[in-house]
Amino acid sequence: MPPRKNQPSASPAPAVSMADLARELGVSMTTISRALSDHHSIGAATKQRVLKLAKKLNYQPNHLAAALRKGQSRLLGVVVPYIEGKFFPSVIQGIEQAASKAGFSVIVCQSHEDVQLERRNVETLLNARVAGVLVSLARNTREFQHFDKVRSRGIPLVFFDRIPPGELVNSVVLNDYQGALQATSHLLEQGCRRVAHLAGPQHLNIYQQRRQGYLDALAAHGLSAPEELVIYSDMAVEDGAQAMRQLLALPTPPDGVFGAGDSGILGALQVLKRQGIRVPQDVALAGFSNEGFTAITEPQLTSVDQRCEEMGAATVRLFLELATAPDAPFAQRQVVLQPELFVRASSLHQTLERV
Amino acid sequence: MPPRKNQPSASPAPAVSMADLARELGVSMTTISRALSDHHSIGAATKQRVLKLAKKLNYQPNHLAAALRKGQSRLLGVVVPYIEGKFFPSVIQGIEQAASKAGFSVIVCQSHEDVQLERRNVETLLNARVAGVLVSLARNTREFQHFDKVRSRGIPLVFFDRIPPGELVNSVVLNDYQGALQATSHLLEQGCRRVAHLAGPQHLNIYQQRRQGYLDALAAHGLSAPEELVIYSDMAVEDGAQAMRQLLALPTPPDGVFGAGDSGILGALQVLKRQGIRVPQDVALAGFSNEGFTAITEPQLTSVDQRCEEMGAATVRLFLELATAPDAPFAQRQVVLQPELFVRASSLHQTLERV
DNA sequence: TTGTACGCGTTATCAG
DNA sequence: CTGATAACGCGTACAA
Repeated sequence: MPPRKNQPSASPAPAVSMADLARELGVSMTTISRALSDHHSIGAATKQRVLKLAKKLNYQPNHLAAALRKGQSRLLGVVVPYIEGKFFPSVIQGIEQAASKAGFSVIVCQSHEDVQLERRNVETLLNARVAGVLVSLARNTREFQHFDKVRSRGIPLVFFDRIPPGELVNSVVLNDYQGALQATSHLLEQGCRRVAHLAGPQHLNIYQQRRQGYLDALAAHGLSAPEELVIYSDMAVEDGAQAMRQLLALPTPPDGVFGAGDSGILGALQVLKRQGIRVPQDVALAGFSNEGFTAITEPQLTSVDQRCEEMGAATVRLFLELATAPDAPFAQRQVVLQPELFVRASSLHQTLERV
Repeated sequence: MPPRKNQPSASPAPAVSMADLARELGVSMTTISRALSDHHSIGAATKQRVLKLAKKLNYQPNHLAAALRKGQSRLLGVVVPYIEGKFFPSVIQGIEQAASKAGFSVIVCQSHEDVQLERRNVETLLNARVAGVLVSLARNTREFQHFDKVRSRGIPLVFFDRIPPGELVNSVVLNDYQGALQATSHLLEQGCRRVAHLAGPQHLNIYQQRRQGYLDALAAHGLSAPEELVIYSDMAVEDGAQAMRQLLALPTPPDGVFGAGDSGILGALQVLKRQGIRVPQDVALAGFSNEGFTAITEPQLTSVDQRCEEMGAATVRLFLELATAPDAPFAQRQVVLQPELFVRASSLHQTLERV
């Protein structure tokens, strides 16, 4: 018995192509193509015949070939810093939904907060001839040449949430300023008189905006923010804890804290509870992002919701506009979403005081 | 008025192709191709010349064309029920990392727990000529014909976590039984004598396994589980709360609870605290999934970690094996990952009693 | 309304 | 070792 190395037992199973349909029906491929793409120059009868056979043979278009021909695919490239936590998965969720509704699939790449990787991701997407590139910048991205290639190939480029500062780009962002303004105002209206701020890295525009919203809310209430009440960090849990300790060591500690991120506020909360300081009676808290855990802590945390799904949907909508608009490269559009403040126990002075 | 450098529509900026390199160097495209793909039949000198020019002109290969020619792309299709929460993002994270290391990009599709959508997703991926399909089933998927097309095209198909029951498929799963066994044994070793179980829907194999692990752990300690100590639900937070109330109403309430999911255990914890019952002194708790919030609750929750990233990595590894193995369609491989118990305060009797 | 022929960028086969 | 040539599947001027 001869040893069989290449056994053909599993038929390589051919995908049925337009040529197959053409041969079967005795017409040209052009006719097939027109019937399938609903072209106007086609007889109604012929069209029906083609469509019928296509269904019968379960014809599936080869997107690759079409993409090669037309120079681009029905793929949307997305670059995000990471996909853990709540924010980016939710945004991607929104992107995915809107994209698939418009007939696009989505490729997701992570930059892991690394410009190098971000650069490579963009290359990868261009090589895949994506129809559009949707980006949220890595934390340490300071120069943006790698995106010029995208634009110069005429591929729609939309930034969301983390956008290049001061650049004229297509972008979808949350009104971080407004969110911070709301949150801080809320704290003041609850009776806080010394509100501190846990600020994030100021080279990221979102953290700039949040800080400014905080400052302006104070100003609107006739208050100014002493230097020592604004503490800068990367907003991790431990950063927030550290910041809170620092604030408590002040001659006059704050009676309210607005954090530019929920993790930082969580750290602050832990420190406060550990030291027996009551929340919200002694110190009220409000954060940013409306992370899942804000509804789990005790007390639950007031936070600004970022409308994640909507941001994703808006990003895709903007892409679609650019993809169809003839002057796409010239019009740089900005979309600004309004945040929503979720008020929970950590900032409700009166209510909790009654308990 | 600044000079405008970026005028994409004016200069649609063609990507440089192999033909360009060939023309420039006065050699044939074949030579270019060989130089770039590190073929053996190529002069070292020629190769260097080609590579140098490629760098200089910033040549980027057109994956689409290569894919068309070879019949498949360097894309990996992933179908998951959803991408919210912790589990699937983490698994995708693992997939992404392993995939990109092997030179593959990832397309993520969501089935939204709907077979119809799952079917369409699979079609989409096949149309994109992906190199492999990685699937975690929708909750209500009971028949699996749509996956036959994948196999019959000779495309590697790997299921992870949610796999078809009783089918012979390539799969990567967690040893849920082992995890439940560990968690329950741990509670018993901490001194619990009446351990209850919050069980999940029993038509899902993972919840069956977890229940069985619980039962066997009891048996191994010479205990049997009274009917009333096992409560079935969908394991949402409120389900867990309801179940806990039910358990507390028993003539002899439990002194430990193992939940088949962290959300359920969270609900239980909230009820216990509200009723002034101490955790872990009066009732010890252990959950499953090691969700992010387990480190945030007070006390922190003991939980079984599902090795999410590793599951993703293992899934890709299995795909790579199948992609290279000649007998791929015939060998159906199963990979079983060992879970890891993260012990936290909610189950540490002695330690906390000292405090 | 339909068919012919070519090109998208790459790889595989065969000749030299 | 190198080169010419033919596919891969589809879209689209151009001709009929």
